[in-house]
Order: sequence, then structure tokens, then C-alpha cells
Amino acid sequence: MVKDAYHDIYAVVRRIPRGRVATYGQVATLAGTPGHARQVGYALNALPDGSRLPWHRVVNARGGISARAEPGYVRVQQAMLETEGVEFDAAGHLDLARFRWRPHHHST
DNA sequence: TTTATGGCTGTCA
DNA sequence: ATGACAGCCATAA
Repeated sequence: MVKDAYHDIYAVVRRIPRGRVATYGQVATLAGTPGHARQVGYALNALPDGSRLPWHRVVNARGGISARAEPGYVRVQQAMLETEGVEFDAAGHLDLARFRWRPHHHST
């Protein structure tokens, strides 16, 4: 079962609430595979057509958006997050301490 | 099988 | 804050 590995990752990403973000490492840990942060990126990169997984809510540990193959994608992802209420600064990064999704902690 | 690469992360200068 | 380095592990060739 090779697909299940990604399935767990997708399941976690899907649970990220609107206006909240999660880091690759966080998704990997929640998916039960701590340390597979990079593989999370691959999983998202290998997203099947038609899946409306909120991949844009996944950012890197520095609170920034990791560039994909396409240069313009960063801008698109940021725009989507801003639409959901996530605030970015001029440098293009957000405050993880504030927008990071907390599965255990209740929303404040 | 081995190598190279990658939507990462954490530490150190 | 930025840049360099070292871990980490799956996928592709």
C-alpha cells in the first residue's frame, strides 16, 4: 500500500481550518511520519487532478511560502491565504506564532 | 543496486 | 535577518 502514506498526509492537510496554516514538518508529524517534511512536499506535488486539497495552507517552518517549480505560484498561494484571513508582511511571510494551526489547542 | 535531487528543518556563524 | 551545513527520507533515473 503505497498510496496510504500520502493518504494520511492528505487527510491532515484537509483538516487544516480556514485562516490557519501548518508547516510541512507539522503535517508530517500529524500524519504519523515525523521527519517526512520533504515527503509532504512531494505528496502535495503529486496531488491528483481534481483534488481540492488546501495545499496552500501548508508553508515552511520559517512562516514563508516555499517556491515550487513555477515562480508565480508563491504569489498565488499567498493570495489564497490572504483571502482566508492570513496576514502576510512585506517580505511575504506570516507570523507562525499566530496563524499556525493547533490540533490540540482550542482556538483562542 | 547506487546516485542525485528535492514545495524541509534545525543549528551555527 | 541571511547564508552555509548537516540530517532526514521518498521518488526518479
